[in-house]
Amino acid sequence: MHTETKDEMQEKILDAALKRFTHYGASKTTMNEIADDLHCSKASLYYYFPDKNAMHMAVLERIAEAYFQEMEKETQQVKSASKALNNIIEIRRIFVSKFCRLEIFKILQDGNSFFYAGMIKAKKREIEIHTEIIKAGIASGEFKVKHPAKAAELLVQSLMGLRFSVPDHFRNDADLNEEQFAQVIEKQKQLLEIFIKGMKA
Amino acid sequence: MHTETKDEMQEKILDAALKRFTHYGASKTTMNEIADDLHCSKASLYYYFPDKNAMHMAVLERIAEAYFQEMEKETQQVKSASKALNNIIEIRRIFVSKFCRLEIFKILQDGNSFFYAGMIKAKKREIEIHTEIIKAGIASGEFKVKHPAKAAELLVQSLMGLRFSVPDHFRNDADLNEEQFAQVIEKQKQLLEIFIKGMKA
DNA sequence: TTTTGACCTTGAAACTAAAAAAGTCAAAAA
DNA sequence: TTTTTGACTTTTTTAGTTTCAAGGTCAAAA
Repeated sequence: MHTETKDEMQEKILDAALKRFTHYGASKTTMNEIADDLHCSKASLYYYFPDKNAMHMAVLERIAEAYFQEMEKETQQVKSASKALNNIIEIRRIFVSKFCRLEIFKILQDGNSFFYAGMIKAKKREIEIHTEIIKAGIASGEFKVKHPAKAAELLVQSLMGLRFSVPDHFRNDADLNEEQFAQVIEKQKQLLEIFIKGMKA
Repeated sequence: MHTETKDEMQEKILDAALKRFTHYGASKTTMNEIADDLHCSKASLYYYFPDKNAMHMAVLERIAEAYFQEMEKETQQVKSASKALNNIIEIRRIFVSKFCRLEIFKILQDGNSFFYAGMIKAKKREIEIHTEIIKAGIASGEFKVKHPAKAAELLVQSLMGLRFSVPDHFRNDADLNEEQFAQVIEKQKQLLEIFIKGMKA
């Protein structure tokens, strides 16, 4: 490894880890495999990250950051709030289809409180983004909503819930195939449409 | 057992089974326990039901029938479609809080196709009931919807999905505590409100 | 300061034995 | 003839154990 800074090496490790994760799933990837990919020893990995979990979290935070940044770009200069909300669904669709293979929920081993806290935070941020858009919609006269934050929370939760209720499996931990995923997206768009009508009234 | 007909005895078995299920959960109930409650032998149970699974299904079908009948009563003589949809949420709330302890989803052992088919059927029936109410709402001029069946499907799936997306656990198989359950119901009512507004537009 | 081989520790499969529950049946009872 | 049952076999679950790969540590080397 001929990197200049500690940070650079951490980034390289995260790159290698993410590559493995998206190909084979995070739970099937070992520290040795990542080390081998980088032509370094496993012990080196532990010089940059305290443990496997911290590395997993770093990978997750990185992709989450890209996700939210793309979303927040959408909240800047909103021409139409309706359009912005639709775009958000599309952003989420692309994000999920890109990273679904890393089996994010298999990492959540028994009450990992860091992961849990991170998910809560992500949820909040997603709702905040929706709140901003709805507020913009109110400002432009597009929507008539009393409590934008409440409406945003409800919208996000309703859209998210469809991921579990639309597919006909009753083992809700299983992940979705292409067709099921497409159906969920379609239903999300339909719900958003009627939800928007509801916010206009 | 001094019952007159085979049917009566089957009913008694179903009564005893349901009692056990709601107290201790279906997965924790053995055929011997049910037999003991009835002061009969386990072999007798097998005279009336081919196997444990068939008995489970019979119990499920019975409570499902009561559930749907109460719902269908709501579709008769609808004064206000909005009110009817709200009442349905209340019916479901009471039903779930009454039967949540029987741990219905632990029965679904690996690909039980009968259970699966039953759930699909129940889902359809629930959507049909909502379709009827929405159609009534259209007839009375309360709603303006092009495809009542599609709207009903979307509404039911959206409401159902909240059960998974509102609680902050990410192990979505766990069942809900009192507070989480109350939050889900509250969110369902909020969503219904805005969904109704959307159908009026 | 960074890297590493050698080493230790842990946790999750893979097996196993024992226990419990499911399911069967010929004979008895009604 | 229909229903019930005790005694039985088979299947599933559970608890305990072994084993091994993967996680994690450290003193020495680069």
